[in-house]
Amino acid sequence: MSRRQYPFHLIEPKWQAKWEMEQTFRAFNPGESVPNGHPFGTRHSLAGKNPSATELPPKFYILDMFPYPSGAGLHVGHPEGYTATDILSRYRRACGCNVLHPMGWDSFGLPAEQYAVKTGQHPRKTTDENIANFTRQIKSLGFSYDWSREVATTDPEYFRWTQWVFLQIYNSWFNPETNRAEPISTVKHPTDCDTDQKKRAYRDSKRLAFVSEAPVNWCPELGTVLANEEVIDGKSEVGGFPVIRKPMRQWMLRITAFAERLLADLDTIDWSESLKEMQRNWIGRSEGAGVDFQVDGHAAKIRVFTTRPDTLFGATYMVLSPEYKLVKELTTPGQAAAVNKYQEFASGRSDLERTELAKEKTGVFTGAYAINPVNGEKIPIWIADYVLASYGTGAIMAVPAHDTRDFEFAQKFNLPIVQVVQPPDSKTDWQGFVDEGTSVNSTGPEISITGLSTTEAKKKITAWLEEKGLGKKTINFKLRDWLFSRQRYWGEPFPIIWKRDAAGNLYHEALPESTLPLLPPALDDYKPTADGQPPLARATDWVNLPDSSIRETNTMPQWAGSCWYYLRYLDAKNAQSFVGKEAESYWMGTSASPKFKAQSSKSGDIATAANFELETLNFELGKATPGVDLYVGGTEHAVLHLLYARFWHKVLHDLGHVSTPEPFFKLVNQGLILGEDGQKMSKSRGNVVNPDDVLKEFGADAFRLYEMFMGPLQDTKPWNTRGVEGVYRFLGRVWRLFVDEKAETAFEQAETTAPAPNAELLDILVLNGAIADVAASAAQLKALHACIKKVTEDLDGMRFNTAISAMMVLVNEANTWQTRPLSVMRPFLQLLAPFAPHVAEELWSRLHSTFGQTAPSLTYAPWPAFDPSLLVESEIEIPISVNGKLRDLIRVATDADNATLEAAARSAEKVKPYLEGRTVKKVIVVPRKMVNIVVA
RNA sequence: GCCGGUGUGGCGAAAUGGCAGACGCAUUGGACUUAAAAUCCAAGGGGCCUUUAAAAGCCCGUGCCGGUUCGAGUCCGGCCACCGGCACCA
Repeated sequence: MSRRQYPFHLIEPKWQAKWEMEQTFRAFNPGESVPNGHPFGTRHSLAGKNPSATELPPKFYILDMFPYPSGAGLHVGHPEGYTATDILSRYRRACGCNVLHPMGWDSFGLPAEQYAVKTGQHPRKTTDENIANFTRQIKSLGFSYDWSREVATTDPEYFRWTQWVFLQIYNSWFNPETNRAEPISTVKHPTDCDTDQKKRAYRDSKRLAFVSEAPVNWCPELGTVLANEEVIDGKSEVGGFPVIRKPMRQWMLRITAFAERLLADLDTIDWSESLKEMQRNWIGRSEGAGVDFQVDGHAAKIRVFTTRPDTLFGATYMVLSPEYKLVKELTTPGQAAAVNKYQEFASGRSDLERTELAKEKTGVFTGAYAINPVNGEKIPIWIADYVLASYGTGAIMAVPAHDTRDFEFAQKFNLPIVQVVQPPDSKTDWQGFVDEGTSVNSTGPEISITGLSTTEAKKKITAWLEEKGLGKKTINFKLRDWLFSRQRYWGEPFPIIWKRDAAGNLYHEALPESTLPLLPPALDDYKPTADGQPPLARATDWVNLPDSSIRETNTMPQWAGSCWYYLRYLDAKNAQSFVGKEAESYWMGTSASPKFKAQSSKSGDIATAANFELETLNFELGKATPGVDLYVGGTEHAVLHLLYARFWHKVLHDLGHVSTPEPFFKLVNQGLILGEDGQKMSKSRGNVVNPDDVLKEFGADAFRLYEMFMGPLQDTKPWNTRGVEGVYRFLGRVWRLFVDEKAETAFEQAETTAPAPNAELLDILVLNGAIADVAASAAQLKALHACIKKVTEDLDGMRFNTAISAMMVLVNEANTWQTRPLSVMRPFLQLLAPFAPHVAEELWSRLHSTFGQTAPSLTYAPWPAFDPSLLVESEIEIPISVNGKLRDLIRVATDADNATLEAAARSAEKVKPYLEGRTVKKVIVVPRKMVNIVVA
């Protein structure tokens, strides 16, 4: 494809400059002044005013997941979601919403720091350069972001508030009685907390941000600990380096306290089922019973968690995790050496080894025995690393007959296997049968559940355990507390200092809010110290304070900044607060503006633009959209970012800082874009498509259009350059519908001789003579209104690909028209505008100047309405089938009744032969659709 | 192993239970051109029958098997394949 279809290289920069100068896409907060001449003010009669929340039109908050500005720049996957949200933003503006559509940078992160370690260049410099490049690329695509709200997580004015939010969490606890986060000051100390030190220790143990000395995922290669979520198959998610378990003092956030709410509230939000499932699995709620086992000859009891209390009679041994507290105490002298050795072996094993060697069970007998509470039998106590210290109580009762893992273990170590569940199908082997069935061999001196179904048995035995004080119904979660500290330089420092009390014990204290932001110190060397201290520990001047207290040297993980950025956008410049109350309640709240309510109560029979607008908004209002109305991003954040952000939001909600319990009302995952070879794009495969190259050859409008035309947004689909050419040709056809061919030739000649690209040359172009301010024919109106209907409905349903095909249909038809009425071509440009805004703006302005008008703002021009009456056909073609097989097509009046249709069908030329000599058993007539004749 | 999703032309894909394949790509033919590019027009799931050729006609066809229905790509049951997630969570 050598010839340029239309001068996008002049048009696109021209309109991008215009939008930037005019601040076309600026969203106005309640109370903000709407400048005279701003098209938003003109559209909504708010020019020169300071509208309150109730005077502003209804809000629509449409958000992209902000990117990490990597050195590699954008790939074609980024703009897929961005294009979809941009189209919807422009559509919503046209519909009359106050649209908030911001962009920013998740700019803390490892690559800049690793580069700093290698070269000594400050990560801020790398980060700023990458942000500049990303900004250039994103702006070249013509997205309608309100850049006045841009944020970067690395900006001290931003992370000042990240630190502030951390302090909110730090200064809170979870009150189980109210099921909410509350200020730490409301904690009631137990009576034995009689000293200040004890009170402080108690308070600190309750905080939502707390310090824990637990084994953590340590990655030697990265020199940092990682959250469970960041470890994949025993390797670091970033870089794929081995991860080992190591006990360290770390900051944790008590996300587990919110597990139940994080799970339950999934039902209140409009996310894909698969995404919700991923979160549900991650939270991993399971119901069962905690059961106490007495240890033979000891005072100690061991509590286990089981989801199958009905199999208690089949518990033939018990397993503790190697790290279990009582192991040492219980182990008999004869087994001490073996147990010790095993504990060492297990602690040295990385998660990777644990996973890879999972098939082969290992373990050691402690020499101790427990008493099975249901039948008083002595069962051996083992330790094995297939039992995890961090789940449940770190101890299990083993029921080898009905648990796959226990079965394997029992077989390997020759432990007894006793059947206690009978499978419903008698042919099924009971050994290793883990599903529900009927209890057998389950009768003890005090309790029997033999003969009961699994469900009944569970109920009965749990009740018995509770009554005897031997156990109780328990709910467990897979979700662990969030390991929140990292040994890195390029992250938010904790606003925390450490002091010693009179007894010499270390304790932590928050810095006052007024001292924020706490900036990281300058360093020459960004590596962790040799003894494993974080890089910040190198800055001794910074670490050691005059009063001999010392600073926390860990930094926050990258997720911290992305946990609340969508709130900062609401009021990005606020220096007093992380977000202003009024801005928060307007953009995140659910209350519709009274102005809107007044409007929507008006009635109207004729479908006008204004009426249509109200209908769409009514529809939206009916769905109540608390929080972000639409959030679009990749699936890779299904359990990390999206779970953490929900957690922070709930804390902020409990503390009264935000209006809604959930941050993101509707969420859509865009699908992956594969390379042209159908493989995942990657540098090593050499199949990466760079948007810059595509833009240079085809322009931003074609690029945007192609990304949407490829297929449904949510689907994974391969890139195809030929496909770009196809939509590019479509834009060329649109161009030629509007532009005079001779003038275009002249323009092209002028262009080839021009020394540099010159947008003024566009003035050579004149409008195509076929465009005239004349009445449109019925067929033309019908074509237009069918297109309006389809595009509008498809935009509401986010079916961008079919909306584009509808516009192609219209353009193909318009190509055959001798005259192209203004009243058809003008609304068409409005339909095209969200998809291909640059070319639409250019043609829109030409259309108006040619017909002697000042062009109103295309961005804020009311979305065209379709008139259903124009779509009504007087005659339609309907299929006639005999015995379900299509035999003929007949033309009938649209409103033909059943009798007429049946008669017409029976006498249809190609139907008759099938009816001859047969009896008609039945005739199904669906008016306006089809007729089916059933014959014997 | 568990959970979720997807299977439709050569390719990307469309189809409130009612004409399968809209729209686009690639392909083929034609117009324009000295020629090419670009553009415009047209053809197009597979098979059979007949024919100089075409049209018309008939049969088959939405991963596989079965069911519901006058009618199934669409709904139900059972399989298969691929993609994504989780995975010793008791």
